[in-house]
Amino acid sequence: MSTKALRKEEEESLLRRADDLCRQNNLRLTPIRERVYRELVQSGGPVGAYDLVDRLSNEKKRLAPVTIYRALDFLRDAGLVHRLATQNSYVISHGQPDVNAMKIMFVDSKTGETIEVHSTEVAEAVRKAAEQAGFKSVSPFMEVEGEIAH
Amino acid sequence: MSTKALRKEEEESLLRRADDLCRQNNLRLTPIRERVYRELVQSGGPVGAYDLVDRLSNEKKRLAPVTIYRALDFLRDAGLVHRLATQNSYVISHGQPDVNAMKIMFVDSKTGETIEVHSTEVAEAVRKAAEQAGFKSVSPFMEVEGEIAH
DNA sequence: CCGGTTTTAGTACGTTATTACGTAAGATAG
DNA sequence: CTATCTTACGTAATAACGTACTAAAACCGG
Repeated sequence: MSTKALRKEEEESLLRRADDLCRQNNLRLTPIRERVYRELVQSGGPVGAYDLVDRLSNEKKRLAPVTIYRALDFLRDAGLVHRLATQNSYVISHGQPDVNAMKIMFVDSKTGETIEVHSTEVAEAVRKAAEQAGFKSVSPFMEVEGEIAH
Repeated sequence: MSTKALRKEEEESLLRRADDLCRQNNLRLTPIRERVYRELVQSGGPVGAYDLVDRLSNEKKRLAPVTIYRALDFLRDAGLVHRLATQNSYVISHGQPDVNAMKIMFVDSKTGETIEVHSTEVAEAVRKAAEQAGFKSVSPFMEVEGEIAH
């Protein structure tokens, strides 16, 4: 089976999962929202909001930035997409919602490539550090810059 | 001793430390750079670049954003200041440079307050997770959003 | 003092994100 | 069905954040 086919299957799987998630939570995955999500899935990595504007626009219709930002806000609230603050870009959230794990997004400082890893060990260590510092209810998501080992 | 006096002492201590660090590394803590650093110290928390522009400007002279950004770049390179990507703001770096520790900046999602914690345990757990994912030379700095336990 | 480097300065510009306001489409109660 | 309420989308303008480029002044080693 070709890589392309694999990605196509994975793509559809992600879209079905997103659809199910929205249905279960009474959220509406409208055409624009789905197109934004699909574009992020297909890109295979982080994409900037204005880049999404370009990709989802055509000669007939040019989308406004705010349209994209609204879709991104929705997808983020639904937990389908993460914002990479260090990159000013957006990327799909892989992985099933494991409440106890920290979702670490490793970001290659040079290429911008990302790899998402879930770790309960990191979650536990961070929770402990937070407790010492008087912090609570820590976000289950963090970004770490580094370099892909090629 | 009053809180104010304590902070004043701490302030001077941080400035001396910054001064020493620059002297030792042949870096020049010029007036603008020192004013930016001092402002960050006095604020006691993260401050945006344009906020710094306002605070360090007066009727006679209005600084350009680029002036502040240059000073911030210098201070960041020197390790005296961190950029909080999630907040688009800048905050002084506490603590001594322990190579093995992860510098975690806990950011209160509501107030923007920050607490810096160094943890070798988190560093180790992250390093392990990175290794699994094929990552290396991970940044010793990360941001975690949460809430201060009051 | 000279010549190279670093620092400051200023304008303009590019990129990212939000606000404000109006309209349309969908759900819901009467 | 229709009046109403909510949610989503369209449009325009603007705010907020950051950089490129150019030029002049300050610093420093020889």
